Amino acid sequence: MDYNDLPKAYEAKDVEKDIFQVWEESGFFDPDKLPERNQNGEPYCIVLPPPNRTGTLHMGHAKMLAVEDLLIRFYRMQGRKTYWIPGTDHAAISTQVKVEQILIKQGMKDPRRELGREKFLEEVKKFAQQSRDTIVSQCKAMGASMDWNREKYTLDEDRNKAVNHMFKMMYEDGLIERGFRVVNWDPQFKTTLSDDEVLHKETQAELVTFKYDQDFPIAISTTRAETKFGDTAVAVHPDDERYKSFVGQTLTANYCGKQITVKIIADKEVDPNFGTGALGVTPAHSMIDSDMAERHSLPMVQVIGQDACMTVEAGEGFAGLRTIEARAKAIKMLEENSCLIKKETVAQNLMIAERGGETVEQLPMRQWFVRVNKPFKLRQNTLAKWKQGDEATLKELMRHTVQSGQTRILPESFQKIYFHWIDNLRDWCISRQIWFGHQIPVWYKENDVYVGAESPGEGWDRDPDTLDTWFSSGMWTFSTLGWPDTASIDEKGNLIKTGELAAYHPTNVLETGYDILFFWVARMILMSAYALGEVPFQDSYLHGLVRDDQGRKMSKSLGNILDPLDLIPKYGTDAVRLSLVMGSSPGLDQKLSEEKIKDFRNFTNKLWNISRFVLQSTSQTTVEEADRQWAGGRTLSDNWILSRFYHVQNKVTALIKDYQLSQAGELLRDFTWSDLADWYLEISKIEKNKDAVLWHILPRLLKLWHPFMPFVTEYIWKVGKLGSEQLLVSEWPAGEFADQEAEKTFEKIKILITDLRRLRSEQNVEPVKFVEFAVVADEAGRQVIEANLEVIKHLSRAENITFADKIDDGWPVTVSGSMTIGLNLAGAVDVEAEKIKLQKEMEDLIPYIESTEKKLSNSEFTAKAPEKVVQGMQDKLEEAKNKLSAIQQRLKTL
RNA sequence: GGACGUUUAGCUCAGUUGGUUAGAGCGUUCGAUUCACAUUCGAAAGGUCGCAGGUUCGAAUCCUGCAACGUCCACCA
Repeated sequence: MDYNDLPKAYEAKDVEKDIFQVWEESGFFDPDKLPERNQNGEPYCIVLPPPNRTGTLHMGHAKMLAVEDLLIRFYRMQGRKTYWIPGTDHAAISTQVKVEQILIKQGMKDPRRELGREKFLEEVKKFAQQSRDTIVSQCKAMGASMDWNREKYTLDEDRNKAVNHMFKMMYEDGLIERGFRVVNWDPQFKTTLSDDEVLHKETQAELVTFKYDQDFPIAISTTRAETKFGDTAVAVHPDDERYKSFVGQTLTANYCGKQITVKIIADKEVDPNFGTGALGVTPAHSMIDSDMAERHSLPMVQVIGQDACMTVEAGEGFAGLRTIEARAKAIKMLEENSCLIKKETVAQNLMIAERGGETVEQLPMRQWFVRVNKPFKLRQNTLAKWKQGDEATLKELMRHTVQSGQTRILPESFQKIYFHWIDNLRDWCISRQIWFGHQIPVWYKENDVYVGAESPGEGWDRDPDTLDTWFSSGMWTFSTLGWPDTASIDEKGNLIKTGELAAYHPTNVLETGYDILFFWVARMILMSAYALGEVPFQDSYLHGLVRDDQGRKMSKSLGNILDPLDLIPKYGTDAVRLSLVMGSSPGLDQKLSEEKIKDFRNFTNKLWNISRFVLQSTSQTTVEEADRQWAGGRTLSDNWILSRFYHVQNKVTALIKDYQLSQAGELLRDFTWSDLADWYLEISKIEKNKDAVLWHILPRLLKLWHPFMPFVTEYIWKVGKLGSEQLLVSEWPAGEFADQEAEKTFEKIKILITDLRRLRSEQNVEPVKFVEFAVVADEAGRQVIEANLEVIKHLSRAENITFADKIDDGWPVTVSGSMTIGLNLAGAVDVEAEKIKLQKEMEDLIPYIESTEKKLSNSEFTAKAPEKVVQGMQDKLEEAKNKLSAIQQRLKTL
């Protein structure tokens, strides 16, 4: 191929599809088809947080894919046996709600009733399939190197088997229990919700203070007068003198036409300073009250039904009213009966459903729960702390994994949030009254209950409910690795893993957004610790949310959504990926703008042109040949760039291992753009015989960039014929080459050239015809300058440079670089401007010198500070002093 | 109410056990440009590191208090 035919600009959209196809067809996304080097390597496994089948992927997903693909590609090149497990999530309620909304838009009134369970589910499945196809193609467009032939689905057969198995295990251990308890009820979608699916929205509410009837001795306050029909107690603080005499009594009252019986109880939870200090306890419609009722063995009276309307248990004339109507009516009646004492407006948090946004009611219902505080006998030795047969609770398991460091939550600040969540965790309601999901594997026949996937026989009816979507997601790290078939427990309680579970579990890292720490990360820890006795992943690395350029959440209503599918054809996948990885810190939200993506597009093009330059203007050589040559005849700049490169290479490797991806990328970019392109390539136009060094660096640089920008690097690798294998599976570069002397000396040359450029620019001496140097400090510096004279001329565009033996008082300009060089720039120079410039430099230098001298003369400082710091300061002080004297000398002559 | 996070140049953000004159990109201003790249190159300007104390030889970094913004949890009925 003639390299001169390569296009001037890298056009991502022309090449990405083909490159991805070659990758895919190579089979290297499949851990069992990797090259031998990887086959023999240590496994490295990430499970893809399965995207919900609710539509298309957004920027958050794109970020997740960019980060995980970066890690997978890095470790693949490091020789690990990489397995990135792809899959999607059925997302139970979200998907069902979405399909219902679509069907309603199409004209149906109540799709579920009109279609029936089977036909409705068909519609949902059809939608889920379409969504799945979109998701897969989007993942591929992002360059994600996972093997979709190994695709898993949270609702497929294998996962169903695992779910049923888990349910049965937990049921047998007494951890899953059916109970009649207060749950969160979404009247809109007619299903229960877990605590995490309920949001709180601040609203204005009317707080009324009243007595149940005129004869009742104690006044209470409420914002929900309609629930007071269900009161079975009035609670006061045990130390509250006002009510002490009532405690223990059982009183009756007529509340808005209904006879109620309330016991006066004392409970520490009651705040004596709020309102009247007495609290009407409604066990059926408040979790707090329900807990209190349990402590005091109070009866439960349900006055609100599943339709969010009053039941017959409410007062006469109330049954059938909506809660808001009933509330107004009750308050009016209290007013009429002179029972109302006070009305005030307070800020109150209303419970609303995460999906749908409707008000959530708390109702008592018969549901299935995972009990998190109940001790149970462990089936196996667990987490190096418990032995088979020991007792523990699920909460203890969840706490211990993180506390002991067996799984790390990164960044660490999220650990505190995790512990706090665990401390407040209640039993997890797992049954849902929706159709799309894993049906609960429980059968009923009159009062008998059977747990299992198959019907035990005639006359048994299966529970129609499904499981919370997070029940199946929680098992994702091991349900995808063949569990339960791949795990067993020996008689000593040791876990015996086989097959993929043995190879890949615990997985290495779970990478996801911090917004699902509780929903998912915590539940994975729970499930894995319970079922296997080990952690699901060594690290969980939480990334921040992607926001718009003003820091707002991306949303349809704001119209500020950036869609990866629009941006990829426009700027290239590599640019999109870079913009998501760079300039962001773990766990912190990140602002993204199209401008930023454009900047990274420019960088991909820069890398393209750097490579094109090397291919076109150096004699074609093989990498092996280059490696043989580059040891001979190197110049200062060669040693400098090689030393810099190896420094960057090793630093980047360490940073990626430490998840400091943004810093790794920035270091690489600075090296590539400034050191390599702006300095070294420019030098190569003057100093010849750079071929070997360039051919040494180029392939290694492409390797370092590959996890960040897989497409452009693979493409250059291919057109430059840089290796017989694909870059995808090439070996990550390693090695040492340090020449600190060269680095230091070259930095001085850089300063000198910068001085020349600045003079040209500021003094407008154009073109620079003649420059004289005098090395006043050391002869070595002079030799270096002489040796690099051509380079200095070229880069500073000074046409004629000669040496003087010493600085002449008559020179119009003197600049002191760090090599301590007098510089005489012939030509017209603005003396006044130069004076001002030098004055200012002096003003900066003098206080610095003074304070540094003071510091260095402080014996406490020199005794305690590291030697490296002291030495560095002394060197810099020396330099500054030399510079100062040069400036002073110069000012005298001006 | 409780907790967590953020606050560094006009903007977006680095700054890893406290240590050499606080960095980068974008933007701005000035200048260059047949020579890989205008998706380019060079130079300059721009910061009392949110505020107030404290610890230390030394603080953007550690401690205390305060403020602003943001997020999560709880739900006082």
